[in-house]
Amino acid sequence: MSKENINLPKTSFSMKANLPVKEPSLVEYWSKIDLYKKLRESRKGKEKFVLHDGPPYANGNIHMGTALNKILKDIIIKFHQMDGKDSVYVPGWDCHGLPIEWKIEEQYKKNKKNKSDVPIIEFRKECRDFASKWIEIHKDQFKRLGVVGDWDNYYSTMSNDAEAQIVRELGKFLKEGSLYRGFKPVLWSTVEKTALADAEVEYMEHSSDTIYASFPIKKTNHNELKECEVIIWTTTPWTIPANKALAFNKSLKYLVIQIDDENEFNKKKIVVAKDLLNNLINDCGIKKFKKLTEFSGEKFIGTICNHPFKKIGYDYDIPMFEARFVTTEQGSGIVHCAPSHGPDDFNLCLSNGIKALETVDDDGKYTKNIPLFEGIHIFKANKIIIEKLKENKKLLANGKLTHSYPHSWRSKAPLVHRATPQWFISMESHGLRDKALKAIDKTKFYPNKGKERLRSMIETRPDWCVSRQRVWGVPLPIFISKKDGKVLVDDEIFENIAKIYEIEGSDCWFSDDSQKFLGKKYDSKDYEKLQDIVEVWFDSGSTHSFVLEKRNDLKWPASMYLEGSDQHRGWFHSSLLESCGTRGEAPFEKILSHGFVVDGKGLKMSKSTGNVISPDDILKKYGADILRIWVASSDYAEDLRIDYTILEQHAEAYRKIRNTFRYLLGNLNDNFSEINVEKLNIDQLPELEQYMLHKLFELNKNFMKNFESYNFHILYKELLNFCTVDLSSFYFDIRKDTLYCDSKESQKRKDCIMVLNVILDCLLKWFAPILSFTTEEIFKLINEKSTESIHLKKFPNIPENWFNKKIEDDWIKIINIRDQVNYSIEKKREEKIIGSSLEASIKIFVNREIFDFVKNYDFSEICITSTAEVILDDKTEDGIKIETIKAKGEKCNVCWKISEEKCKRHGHLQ
RNA sequence: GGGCCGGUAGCUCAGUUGGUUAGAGCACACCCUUGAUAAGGGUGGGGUCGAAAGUUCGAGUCUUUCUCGGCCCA
Repeated sequence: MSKENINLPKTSFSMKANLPVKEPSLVEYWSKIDLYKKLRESRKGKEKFVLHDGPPYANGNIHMGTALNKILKDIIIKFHQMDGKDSVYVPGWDCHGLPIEWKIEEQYKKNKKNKSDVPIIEFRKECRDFASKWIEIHKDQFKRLGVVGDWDNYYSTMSNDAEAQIVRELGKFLKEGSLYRGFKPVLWSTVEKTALADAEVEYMEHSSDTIYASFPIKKTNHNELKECEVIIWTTTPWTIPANKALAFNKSLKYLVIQIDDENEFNKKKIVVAKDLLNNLINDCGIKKFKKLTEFSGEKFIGTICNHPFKKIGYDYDIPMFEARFVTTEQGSGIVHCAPSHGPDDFNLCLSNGIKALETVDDDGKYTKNIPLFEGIHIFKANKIIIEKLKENKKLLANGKLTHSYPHSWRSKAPLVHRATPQWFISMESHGLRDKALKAIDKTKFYPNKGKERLRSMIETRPDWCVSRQRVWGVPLPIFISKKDGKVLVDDEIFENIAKIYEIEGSDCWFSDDSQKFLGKKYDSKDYEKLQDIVEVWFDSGSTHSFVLEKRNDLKWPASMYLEGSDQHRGWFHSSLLESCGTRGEAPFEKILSHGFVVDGKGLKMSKSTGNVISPDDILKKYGADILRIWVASSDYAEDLRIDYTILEQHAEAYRKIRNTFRYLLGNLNDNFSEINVEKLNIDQLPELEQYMLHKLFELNKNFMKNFESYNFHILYKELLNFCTVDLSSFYFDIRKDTLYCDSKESQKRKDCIMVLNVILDCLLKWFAPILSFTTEEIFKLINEKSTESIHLKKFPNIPENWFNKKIEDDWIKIINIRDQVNYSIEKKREEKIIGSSLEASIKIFVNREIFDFVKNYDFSEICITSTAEVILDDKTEDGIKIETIKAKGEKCNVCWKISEEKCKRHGHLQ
């Protein structure tokens, strides 16, 4: 008498997932059925949700941050798709820029090839090929993560269309007049021979030469300052020849001291800030001195000094100016200003009528504007300058200082500030800052704190430098009149250039004659063609114009931009400025930003720390669905921790979910039938089934709420809890008896099977955006002949009438009693009186009030015991008391319930 | 160095306007089951909320300082 007579679960859905092997075949399946095309067709004409892809840089293998970003995007896109929207995803790549250029140059160096021997067009072709190669690699890596998108029609910033549109966008700024030619010190790399964007700068420790140098006072209105020498301190001795002024702080106190040491400064009077005197005498080894005067910084007003190199060709006035940036943190309290080599210096001099000169050339060598030192490389100049200062008795001391200093992110070479002609978009001239701030107000941010972050950056940022002195990028479409130096602003020309780029790309700017672009309207002999390219943030900041606006399947503005929180200063920022400058509005409705991937302890991943985990490691060991669970269950508003302990936890959770599905499929024998939920007569169902439907209703409500606020970690947790708490340990456990031991004709069993179908359907759909692979595996299993996909489905529509407050309240009480029964059974189990709960007989003593409620329920079923008796007893403490004894009688061979009579259901089988 | 954000059980996360012994799932321990079986069930231990000080009748929840971490900037 046994297993043939009961309905045990049977399914071909394996317990072991084997995701690393199974997932790639599903990727192939999606490609074979052209899932993306089917997705579009299925939502034709529906409201669009456009998550505009922030283009990753087409260079190098993806890392955890990239994986997180793409998976999060895919999850959100799938959610909206299943919510009924036409959720379009066009992936893109950022292709221009220094890092790729650098890679090609590195290859040249390896092959002993000289870059200047290679025609620019050939060089650019190599850059293009390099980017193309990585796009293809990335594509496969992203697909492997389960990301679904229009992979065949991706966008790239190096396509002809993109380059053409970037020209049109720049034309708008030029025409408006907000794109102007400026002359400013920018951070310059003498190695790469280019200005660097903020994002391309790394701050690292660097050892600098320091000097205390003296500037003799030439003219002053105060007797006590006559014959004195002003002391400055700097970490860049090579900027001394470019010195044009000195800066002081009028609210500081200064001292005149006389040095009495026996050296070249013997009897000299020097000026220094009072608060820095001790520093100075320590650093300079001054042993004997006397304080002569103390005075307020205001007295410097009107002072003129001589250059320390006056006698060797630097015979010009060095005025002293008031500046707030002078502090007593370091140095002497007086700052030497070289307007060509520092933003503060530049601004201070500019507002006092001193212009910056070209003092250093592209290579880092002094120009002819620097007497005596022309042709010397600035990185070799410090020694020489120090020597010259010493010769001229203007060096008080010199030393070394290790401090944080800007370096190139590529070459790691130290950077310098160098005044060069650059092209800027003004934040003020046409109200760009104001427009951008207003656009931020209209944008919804997830999490909300992103709004403040972006706003404070826009509020304080300087004008946008959009020019770069490189070759791998879109050329700035600028002609300068040889006659008057004015910029040629003519829509016809911009459009002509754009049209040419659309056909042949922008390479021709460098190879072809200017006349090609100027047409018949202007003579190329009258114009100089600019050789600068556009900085890459302008490229990617323009994607909305050449992707969202140009493609019929998309819309402008995008529904959402989604990137890492660093993009508040990157892509969110540049896109906002570009769009506000050209269209007056943001190109996005919502911004979602996520934190960074850090290790299990919250530390950033780095090769040197050895805590790096790559997506590939995880795919090989666990599979993409585990990685997707990690994304969904983490709070992206903060940094996301990952290590193998954490992944192991999620893999465990995955097994629970998988087993929940396996139980459902097993009891349905892999025969899923879709239930028409609208026509369901739920009043006829057992209360437990009604309760489960109510649970589904509640879960669905929270699911939608958490989806709409993009709180996936809460959403996922509720799904997981439903599987473990409500299903596995409660509903499934109770209904095993019915499912296994009732006949297939039993109405109760049929009702349960119906509910299992509903649950399977709901869970499959709810989990699909997260567990893209596993849900598809199940979908294919229960729809063998279909070429459809779970991802084409919509979320379940749960009827309102499944909500039942009364049943919820009642079953909260019942579950509470069940808990008490379990506790009572556990006591007997500890005493080794019983083992399985079916060996128990329980008595529930309750007071009148509880009795009236409880008497209608079969607690032997609810608590999975052999018998249960409810007994009225008004003397019971707390109104309820449970008594458990070992069940008496014979065990039924079929349902394993123990009773003294024949089993009611299976009696004839005994 | 500056700005912003964050630090709740081993892990992932909840903790509404400050108010009863700080919650959930997972993990762990022990027990049961062997008809979801490299599964399932039950019970249980475990945080004083990064640290210190303060405001308050009362603070994980407010203030200050410190510390650790992340991002951005210099």
